[in-house]
Amino acid sequence: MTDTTEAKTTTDLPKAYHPADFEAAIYERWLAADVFAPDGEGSRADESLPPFTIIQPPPNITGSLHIGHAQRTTVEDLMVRHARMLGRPTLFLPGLDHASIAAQVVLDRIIAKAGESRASLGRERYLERMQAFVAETREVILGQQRRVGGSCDWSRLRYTMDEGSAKAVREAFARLYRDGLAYRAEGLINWCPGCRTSVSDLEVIPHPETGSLWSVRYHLVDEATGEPEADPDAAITVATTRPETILGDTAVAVHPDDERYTGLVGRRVRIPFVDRDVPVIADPVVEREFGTGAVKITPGHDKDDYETGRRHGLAMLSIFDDAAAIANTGTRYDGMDRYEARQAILADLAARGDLVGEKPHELVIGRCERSDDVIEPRLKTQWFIRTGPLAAAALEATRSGRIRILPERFEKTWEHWMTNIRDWNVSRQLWWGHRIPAWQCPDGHWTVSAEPGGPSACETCGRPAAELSQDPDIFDTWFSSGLWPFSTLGWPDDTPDLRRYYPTSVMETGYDILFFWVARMVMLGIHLTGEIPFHTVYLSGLIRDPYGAKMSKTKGNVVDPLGMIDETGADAVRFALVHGATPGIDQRFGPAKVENARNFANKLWNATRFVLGSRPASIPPDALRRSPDAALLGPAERWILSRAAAANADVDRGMAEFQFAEVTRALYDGIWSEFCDWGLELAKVRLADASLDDATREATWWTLVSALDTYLRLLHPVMPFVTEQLWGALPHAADDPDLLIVARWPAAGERDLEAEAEIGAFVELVRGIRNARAEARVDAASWLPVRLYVPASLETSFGALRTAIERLARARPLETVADRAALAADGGGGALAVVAGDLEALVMRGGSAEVGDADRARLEKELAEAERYLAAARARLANEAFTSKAPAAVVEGAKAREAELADQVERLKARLV
RNA sequence: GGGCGGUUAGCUCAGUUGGUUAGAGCGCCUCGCUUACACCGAGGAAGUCACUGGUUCGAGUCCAGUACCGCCCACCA
Repeated sequence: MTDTTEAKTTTDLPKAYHPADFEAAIYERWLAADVFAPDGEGSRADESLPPFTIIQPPPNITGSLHIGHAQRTTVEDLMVRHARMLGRPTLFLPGLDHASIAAQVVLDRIIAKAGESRASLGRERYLERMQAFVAETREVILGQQRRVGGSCDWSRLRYTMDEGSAKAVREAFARLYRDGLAYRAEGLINWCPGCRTSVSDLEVIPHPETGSLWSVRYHLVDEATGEPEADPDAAITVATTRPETILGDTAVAVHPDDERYTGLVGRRVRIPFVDRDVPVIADPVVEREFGTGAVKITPGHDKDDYETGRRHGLAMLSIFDDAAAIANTGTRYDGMDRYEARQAILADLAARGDLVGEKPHELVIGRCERSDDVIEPRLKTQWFIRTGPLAAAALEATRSGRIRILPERFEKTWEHWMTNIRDWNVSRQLWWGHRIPAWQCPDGHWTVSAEPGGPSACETCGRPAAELSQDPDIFDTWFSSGLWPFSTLGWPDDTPDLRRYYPTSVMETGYDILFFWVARMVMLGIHLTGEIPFHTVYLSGLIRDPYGAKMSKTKGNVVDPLGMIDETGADAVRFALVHGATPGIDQRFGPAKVENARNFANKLWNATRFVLGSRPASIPPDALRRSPDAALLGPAERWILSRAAAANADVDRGMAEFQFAEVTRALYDGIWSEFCDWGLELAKVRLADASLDDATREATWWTLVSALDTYLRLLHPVMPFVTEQLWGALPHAADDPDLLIVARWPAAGERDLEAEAEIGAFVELVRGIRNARAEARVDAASWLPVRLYVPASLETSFGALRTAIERLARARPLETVADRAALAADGGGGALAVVAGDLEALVMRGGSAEVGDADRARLEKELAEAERYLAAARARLANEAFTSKAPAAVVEGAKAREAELADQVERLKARLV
């Protein structure tokens, strides 16, 4: 019997799935074949199709990547691979971000260990150290991207500090300046005393903390003498959380309708220590119920006071230096740190008897995102980007639907932020970054120039270049990032890449940088290029640790993707990251999910090994893949192909809707629960059936190959390595390329609903029999005789499946009976009754004289359940409102359901007699 | 102070436009080394879909409100 069914027993595949053995080699093959670049030799792109472009969000070159980056890369890469398989010219452009402030914070820490500092090294040597540092991290990061499997076009790798970016930055700023959208002005900016630079509003992180609210008495000035009133009680008491800013006070404000103070508005009070007389003003921002109802105004060091000061034309004083120590007040506090000064001032106020009270107070303190220092609002002359017109255009883009944000709910936060946006301070007093291309002449005129060498003369007074000096400041790192989608394609030059790949297709990133980055790209992109930078913004959720905590290096809960990849393979990590992810919603991530994904890859590996090993000897090993002969297919084969088509359709839908978790779910279930659990098990019997002719067995085998081929193609975007490896061992069709990565995406075939219904019925039968046996404690290995009633509608397919059913249900001999009555008549004894849809069976246990208690309990449970559902179905149908109002199809379905349940109840009752 | 998200099995999460009996992975229980796979196979237990009310023939799904958790934005010093 083995002559005709002799199968190839060895395959090219090792027995065990060891991703570490082949992943690196696969990546090398892709590189060698030049398939990543859209214009690469092996790309097989169909130039008539629209290009698909993803410009990768450039990771910071501050160190190594974490699992969140791996998720980013995976999601981008799966979209890219899908598009590539569709034949679209596909560009996945990788890059790196110089991360100005973040990089400086990291480098500062590193050099501090060697006893060095920014100041000790000086600008030039510091920047040399930085170059050396990023040269190292750059290689680490790029290596990680490859391990994850990113199919990036490495020939187009870009860096936000490369010459192309530098040119784009200069040009962008010059144009914004020319268009009146960049201006230099004094404003209240956020100063980080640790980083010694200004930072944007977004980089200030509010921290709720418990502080104190002090009450301080300011004495009224006697306008006649110009000295404080003799009566020490002739005073106004203000409430403050920051006594040290008293030195910068230029007014006291009360609410205009506050009767307690109406008589004092217009009077002056003397500020302690600096002996400055300032007015009492009325302004509705003051909350009468808060504190004493009177508030000291420090326009130079408080955001609210700054606005108040502008409304009232108050003087604005700066009392801190770069380190946030008191300076230029002419008091003994000069040189003291702000908190030291606070204590000294409080003590001195108390000594004077002007410290009236102190109580604990909950307040929100802004801290630096990078260094955690308390941010000091401070007056400084800086460059700003006028965001009003830019934001208006950005809003138009999302409102009109030209740019789509996913998940959609983020459009609301986008709206809110864009409509309340403030001008963007882009000056940074840092060293690592793009120098602002602005020059000042000795007369104070500014000239902005996009020329690499700077302007030739002051554009206002014509002084020569030699007399001009460049602004020492650099740009906010997000300024160069904001140009990323087009600076990477060659802008400001009119390059072929820019024309072909811009606007880009999808911008995938974390929702946490929607404002930092996405907003700026949209605003700058529309203004500078006249086009939107991308059509779709896809916002991923953040990866958290298994306990829901945000991963951070300081917490030590950062997952290193390489460690995980070493253990389970890149495919498993990728699959796990995609499988558990819902767009815009954070995901907890731990080893359990990766192990599950690894098991799935292992399953696929072994299924493929089985298929390869079961090739009928009549098919030569090097045969080209061909479709199975439809005329020779049995119900199982038709079912296998139909289910692959169903998975194909599900995957297509998931891809189209950016529901990538749905894609993995469809493939996991399709491959494991359907193809492996039933498809292969049913096929085994036919493949081994010596009574069948070669052509029939070949058709079965080609069915398996065909379905597997489809599944591997569909799975490739998520699990590129193992699918490439397995696909390489499968027979290829004549027009297939060597590599799966550039093979064509499958077109979902027709479903065969008849076959699906037939196999569904027999699957239910097998499950019923297995369940009955297990509940009755039948030895799992034993074969028991089964009598089966098959309705006429299933007779044909039963003929084809008989042997498989025997095997799967361990039913031997399997004997059919003419009608149900015959089955009933044979009942009794120790037989186990099974009612499965229209099929009904009796498992003969032999020997036992009565139905066992366990078996009786099983049937009773089934009956009770069926009766419950039947009652519910009848109740629904008895409801006149339901039958008259529900759609006809739903009512029909309910009627059919009722009939089915009624029949089932009848038959179960018969079994229990 | 606004806005958003979450609340579904012991744990982590799906659940598309409201429509038969709410699913998966992990974990748990019982069997099984049946010639692809023990990283496996077969069977099983387990959920008042946070709570209250409403709309509807019908609600995990829509509406209103409540509670708790989390996030974003915000000029009560």
